[in-house]
Amino acid sequence: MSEVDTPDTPLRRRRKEARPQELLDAALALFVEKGFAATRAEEVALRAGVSKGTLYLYYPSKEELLKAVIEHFLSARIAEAEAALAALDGPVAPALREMLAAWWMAMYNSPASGVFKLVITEVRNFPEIAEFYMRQVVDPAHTLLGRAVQMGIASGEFRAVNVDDAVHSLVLPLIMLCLHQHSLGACVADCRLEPMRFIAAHINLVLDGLVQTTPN
Amino acid sequence: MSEVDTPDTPLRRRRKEARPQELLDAALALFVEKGFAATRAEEVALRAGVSKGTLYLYYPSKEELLKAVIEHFLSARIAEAEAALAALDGPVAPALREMLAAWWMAMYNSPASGVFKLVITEVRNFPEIAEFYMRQVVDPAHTLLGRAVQMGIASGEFRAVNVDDAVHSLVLPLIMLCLHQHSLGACVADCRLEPMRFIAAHINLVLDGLVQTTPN
DNA sequence: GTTATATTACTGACCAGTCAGTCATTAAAT
DNA sequence: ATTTAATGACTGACTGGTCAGTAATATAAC
Repeated sequence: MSEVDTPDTPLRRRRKEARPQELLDAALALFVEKGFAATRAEEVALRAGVSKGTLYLYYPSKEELLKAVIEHFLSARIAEAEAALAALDGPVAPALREMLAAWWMAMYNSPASGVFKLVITEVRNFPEIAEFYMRQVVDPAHTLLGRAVQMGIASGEFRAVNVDDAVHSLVLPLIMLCLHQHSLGACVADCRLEPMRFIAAHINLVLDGLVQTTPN
Repeated sequence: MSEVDTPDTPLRRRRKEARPQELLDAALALFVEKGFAATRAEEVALRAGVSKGTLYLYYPSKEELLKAVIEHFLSARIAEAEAALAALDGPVAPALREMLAAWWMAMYNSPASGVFKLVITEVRNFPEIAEFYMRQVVDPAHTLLGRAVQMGIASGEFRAVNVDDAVHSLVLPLIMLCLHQHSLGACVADCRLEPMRFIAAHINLVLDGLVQTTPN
């Protein structure tokens, strides 16, 4: 009938294009689950459907694979976040509510959410990751959010709190939520934490804490 | 010739009482820094000033040592937290501000702060830790804080927000702060994060977000 | 001198990385 | 259209090294 797919089972297929992505997906899942040191290179290969030798055809070492995973899964999301936050005008609070909630819900529901755990657990063994992560993720994200909060203060919408602290109050729980998903949350159920509800509730709570209160 | 060198320095001392604590201290530091799998048992022993064999005299396996570390460094702080939070009466907000700030500043400035990273990174490889941590730490702490927030709502001091979400908004950044100290924070300086200032600022911000606002 | 505590030397298992060889695929030649 | 040659993606057994745990030995304390 069709020549598209081969009904007989080719045990060995040449798929040069697809391999890197598949290896990165497999590596992310395993590194996040078991940690870098406890994951065998062959496990990654098998999960990606290739042999160990093939892995080393695409990445020169296990360590380089780790760096590739972190860079790959972060860079995709960074662009997203920058685009979303750069176009901010008018009243700050409603826009922040909307955008932050949407971005973090998408992040939470993506395998990329595991990268946070990966960075936290592996930076100290691979300090180059720290530099990369700081420059590519922390600095841009913090700067953008800081600018938003600053705008809110300037317009009188927000109280004159410390901007850096406010940004951290806003963002750290959302990162923590992603960490939890891939650590404790993967082991035990916690009926008190409903991720989607919490994301919305937390953003509201902090923004409410930021708004100018009429003294009473 | 025979008595020339240090007669009163026994190279080999019997200190049965002190060894366990010293081994736990060493293990905590190394497990937090390098991760459990990447830390060699002999490193722990050497850091504690003993040989590898001695380590196995006190702990039957590396895995049991890990569990002992987590249980030891948590149980000390749990009692503290429970005592502090149990005796709550009168207006909730000022007492919470006081107690939370004090407890978390002490935690941050103690080696025990590393246990959070240890739990996050190792639960998935050792699920018994999850059960222990949930029962001994998460549940009691969450219940106590939840009760405090509930009291605030009942007395009209706080708005009627979701209690569980509020507790998470309050606590997750403080845990995240401890994680940061032992991961990224140990690699690069970040002038935008001043831990002691942030602890106070965050607690204030969230509590301000919780208080009843006069509609304007 | 006897026991409890500590050290050193050892072993077996495991794993990152390599390499000689295999076979799917493509392209040239007929 | 079919055969033949060339390519390079892919494989898996192998190696060198590491490390958790143990057993034999030594020394401090009483």
